[in-house]
Amino acid sequence: MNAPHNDILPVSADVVVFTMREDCLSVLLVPEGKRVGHRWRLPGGLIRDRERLDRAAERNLQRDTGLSGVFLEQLYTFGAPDRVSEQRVITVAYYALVSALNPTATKQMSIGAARLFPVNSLPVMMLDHDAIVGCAHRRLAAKLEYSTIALQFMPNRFPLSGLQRVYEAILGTALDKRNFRKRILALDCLEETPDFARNGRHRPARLYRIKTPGRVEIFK
Amino acid sequence: MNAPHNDILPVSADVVVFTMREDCLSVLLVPEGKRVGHRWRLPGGLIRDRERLDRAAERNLQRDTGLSGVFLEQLYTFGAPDRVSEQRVITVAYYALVSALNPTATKQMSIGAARLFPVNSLPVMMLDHDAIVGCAHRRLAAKLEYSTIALQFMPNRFPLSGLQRVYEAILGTALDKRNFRKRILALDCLEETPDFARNGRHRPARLYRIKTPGRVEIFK
DNA sequence: ACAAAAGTGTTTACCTTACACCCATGA
DNA sequence: TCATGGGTGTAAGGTAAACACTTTTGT
Repeated sequence: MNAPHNDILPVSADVVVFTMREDCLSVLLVPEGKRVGHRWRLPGGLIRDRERLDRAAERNLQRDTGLSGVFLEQLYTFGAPDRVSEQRVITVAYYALVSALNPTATKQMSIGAARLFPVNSLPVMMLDHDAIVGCAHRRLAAKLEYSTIALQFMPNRFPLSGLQRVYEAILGTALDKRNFRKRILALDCLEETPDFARNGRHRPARLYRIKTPGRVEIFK
Repeated sequence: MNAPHNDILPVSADVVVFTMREDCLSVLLVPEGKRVGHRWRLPGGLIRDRERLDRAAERNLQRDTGLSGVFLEQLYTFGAPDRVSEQRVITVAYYALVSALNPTATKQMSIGAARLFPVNSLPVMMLDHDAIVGCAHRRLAAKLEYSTIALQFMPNRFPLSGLQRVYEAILGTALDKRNFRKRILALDCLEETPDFARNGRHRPARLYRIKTPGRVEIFK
């Protein structure tokens, strides 16, 4: 058996921050170093002695990206010892969802060195962070089927076609407009607002609002 | 910020071992101490320096209960700092499924101090181990709906009614016999054997075999 | 007028549920 | 012969999928 001092390990809480940018599911990454040609990594860092895991994720996310108050859920714990050649780190991975047009979040995100990358063209990343992003993406896609988690990406008021583009970006497939609207409205989690989005040279879109914002419903 | 030496922590891998005993979903626990009136705990222990998480779970499970070679899957990572008053431990929880009539497992389990408890009448347990068992039970019940995970509880050959009792024990509800059989056979993961179980004073039951043992199929 | 996205129903196929009686055996 | 669990089919309801045209606006 190993000596006791070998049985304490550095544990980090890292966060896969998803948001929508230009109808593309994107991930927020921070540079690993300051030189050109550096790799990128997930925001996150070591868990402190008496700190809750989710608090550690929040704190490190805030430090690395300025983000706070976002939807956060534990994903999986990664700990293959070959993750680092020098020193093994166990990573408790979380994922976060950020509303596309959240001005607070946008301002926070634009402060530091963090950058958004489309999930389909990620840069070279530290360690197994690419595998963590893939795992988070699969979890997110699975949750679309049986929860209202996608609403976390939406601003206060939005057209149904916007929500449909979120679903399509995450799933990577096109959806039927009529069936999508029926399905979403049947969940009874949205309500009409009196307002319309008048964007381009086409019919304005009815804006909807989430009935209970902040609550992610699980069904089935 | 804390000093670096505060940012390394003991991490344990603990395992919720489920098995069926007398048509009852049961959990394998080990005594926390040797005195009467002791609490019980999940089998598990500290992760070593360069050890894979799942290997640590396997190793500690084997040490505490003698079990090895079982179905093992990561559940969740628990780490509220109030879990221990003295020293905080992060627990990467796993769950394992053991075939009821597995003679090797039965022999292994009967060696040590580990004991089986029905999931509905658990003893007083260490720390938050009761919450971990509850979490594992919910995960297991959810997985019944979209995977063949329940087959992990079955011996080489078994009647369909035996599998139905497993489903009913995990879900805590009675199921319709005809619908259950249709649904399971439609999965196309079982095949008839030529043999029958002649138990009591009633018609013998056809025995079935898993087409691809060891493989848990995810559908939908 | 036309380009561009919004909005709207019906039909079909499939899957899920409810439900009751006969069969084979051991005692 | 009887008690016990094994084994079987159908009808109804609900959910999911396919599918095309009209509306409203800006240019």
